[in-house]
Amino acid sequence: MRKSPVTITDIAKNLNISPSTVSRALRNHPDISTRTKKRVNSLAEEMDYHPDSIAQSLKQRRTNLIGVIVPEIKHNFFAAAISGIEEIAYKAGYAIIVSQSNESYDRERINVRALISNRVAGLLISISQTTEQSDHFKLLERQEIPFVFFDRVCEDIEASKVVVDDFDGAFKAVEYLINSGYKRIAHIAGPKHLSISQCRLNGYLSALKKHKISYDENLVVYGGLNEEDGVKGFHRLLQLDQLPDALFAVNDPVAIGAFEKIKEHGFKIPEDIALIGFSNNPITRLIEPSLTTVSQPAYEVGKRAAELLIEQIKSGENFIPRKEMLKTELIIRNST
Amino acid sequence: MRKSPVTITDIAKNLNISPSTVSRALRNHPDISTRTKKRVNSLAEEMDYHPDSIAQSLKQRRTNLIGVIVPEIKHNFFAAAISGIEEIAYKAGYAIIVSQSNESYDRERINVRALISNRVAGLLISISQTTEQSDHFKLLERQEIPFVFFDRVCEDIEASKVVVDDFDGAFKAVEYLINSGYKRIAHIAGPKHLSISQCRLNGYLSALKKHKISYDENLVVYGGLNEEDGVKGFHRLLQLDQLPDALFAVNDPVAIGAFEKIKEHGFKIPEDIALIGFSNNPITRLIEPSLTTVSQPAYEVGKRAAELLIEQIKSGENFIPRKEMLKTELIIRNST
DNA sequence: AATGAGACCGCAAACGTTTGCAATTTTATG
DNA sequence: CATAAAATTGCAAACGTTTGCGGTCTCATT
Repeated sequence: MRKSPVTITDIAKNLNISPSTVSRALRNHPDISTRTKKRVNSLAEEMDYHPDSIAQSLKQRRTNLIGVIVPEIKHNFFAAAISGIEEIAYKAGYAIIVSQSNESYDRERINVRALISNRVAGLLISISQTTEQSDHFKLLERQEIPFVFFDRVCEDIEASKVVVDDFDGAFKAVEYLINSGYKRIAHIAGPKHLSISQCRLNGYLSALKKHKISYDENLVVYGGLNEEDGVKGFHRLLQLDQLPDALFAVNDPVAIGAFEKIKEHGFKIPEDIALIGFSNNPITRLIEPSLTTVSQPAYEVGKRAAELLIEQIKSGENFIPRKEMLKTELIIRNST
Repeated sequence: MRKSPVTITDIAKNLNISPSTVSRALRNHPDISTRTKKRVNSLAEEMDYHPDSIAQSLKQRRTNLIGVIVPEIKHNFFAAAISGIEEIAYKAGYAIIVSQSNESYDRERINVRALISNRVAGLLISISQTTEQSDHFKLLERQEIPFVFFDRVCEDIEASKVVVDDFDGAFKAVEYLINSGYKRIAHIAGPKHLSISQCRLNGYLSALKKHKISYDENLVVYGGLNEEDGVKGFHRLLQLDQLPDALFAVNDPVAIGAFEKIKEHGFKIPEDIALIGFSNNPITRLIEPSLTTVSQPAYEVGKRAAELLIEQIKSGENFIPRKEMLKTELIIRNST
């Protein structure tokens, strides 16, 4: 059995005063004399006293914990977002509990429940690719636990949301392709029910429409969000009678999957086929040719989402959910 | 004020039984009749009851939390490690609290204290570049809180450690350069007091020694662990009368920093100068020329460290710390 | 010397659980 | 039917805090 940590009562006994006094002394309560405060503080230091957050939380019915649920921590975008979240949370005196859904709805559910049990002050959630229901979020609403979606948001739940302007990013990307003279522009899209996929697809369609390019449904293929999906997507495009002359991928990993296959098949980028990704992963700058992409401020998204959540936690029930959209920027490089 | 969550007492009142019975029913205690269990469980479900981990933790004097401290979550290696940690922790019924030191000793200290206050069951730590003291870890020892170092370990503390075989990895890398005929092999090293820097430097030196290549101290420059350090390091090597014909960098970011400068200065890789990194970041495979590097199983390091910690948590005080070394592998690509 | 005001401190209850033990009810046995 | 044994439940204390309220003590003021 581990030696139990020193408590406020230990200090009290040692000084022959009451635990209440110790508590107040440590929190610098005006009722306590300077002398007592000094004695308490120095003994606390000496005895390695650390306040028990657990007991405090129980008493005060609130914790200093913020729960975070992401599909995969490894994913560059989420790692950066978590970084931003931690930064803001730290400054506001919160610690973050991070869990990953591994793109599984079931696991996401379980994570939500676990975090509820841990009595988190609030949650930051980016939903999994397979999440098409929202009962677990309803649960949060019923329990009146503040939560904010970021990046991959759930449209049918009323809650604050922080996203990047996916539509505009996609639009700018495709418009740039059009203006550069490309005619047959393909799109490897993401899972249909994810809002980011939809927005980016819509951006693609709008840009075509604006420039009076007729929409060819064969040029849009659907898949997931990983490299392998880029590989598969490109293979499907290869079946076409006539190859597209440009390719807009739903995100960078997909673009890179396609990128490799394109090169493997001996096509030149951008001469034979131009390529644009989405996210501005660090890697896109370094590949050859460097990849044109849409920058998506992951770190900022995390920070902003955390700020919004903390604001909501502080303001209580009369908080009106907001949706924030961060700007994207087209980073033009050599793949177009 | 938020609606307070439903408690065991709420259920008890509703069913006209005692809280003790509810508690036992929920935990499937044999003393409770099947009928009562059913009634309790269904009502609990209906009322959205979620056990209060805080209260449980207080009572049982242990939490289901594992603290994690890393320099930076964004860093590819750490993101992957955290991913592995979460995976193992999840399976063992733990949640992880993640905090970053931002390479600051002070912040690392604060994080340790915060996690102690949160009464974590154990800690997983990778120390910051600026950490040269170890008083905060002594604190953990005194409080008998289990903790395990991973990757960046603290040598003067007796605790379990999970590292990769940095020495061997570096040795293999440099030996490969030697066997490929390179003569003037430079090394951009990391911070001197970090064990990973030391081990990799020693691997470099040993390989030279084995092959009777005399050690030229001008060929070793020291810096940090980021891209900019690779840039700076290469600039210092540029000052030399005679340029090295090969360069072994302490890690991939540093290698990439150098990589870019090398190309900028119009040198060819590997003709003018060969380059080897360390970590096998995903990016290294995709740059042109692809980077020879030493693979370092980040995900595995995280998993193994978590496993070790959980074992230690379970076995109590009579646990003997172990140091585990995971194998590295030389990934030969086109930069050599 | 009596009174009142401050300054300082302690009592006890509460937060939501768990758990040893005792109390009660049910069932089995003679 | 009586009794013992077994099955089921409740009581109360405890985990480490915080906090409203009341208590004691010291002093200055009449």
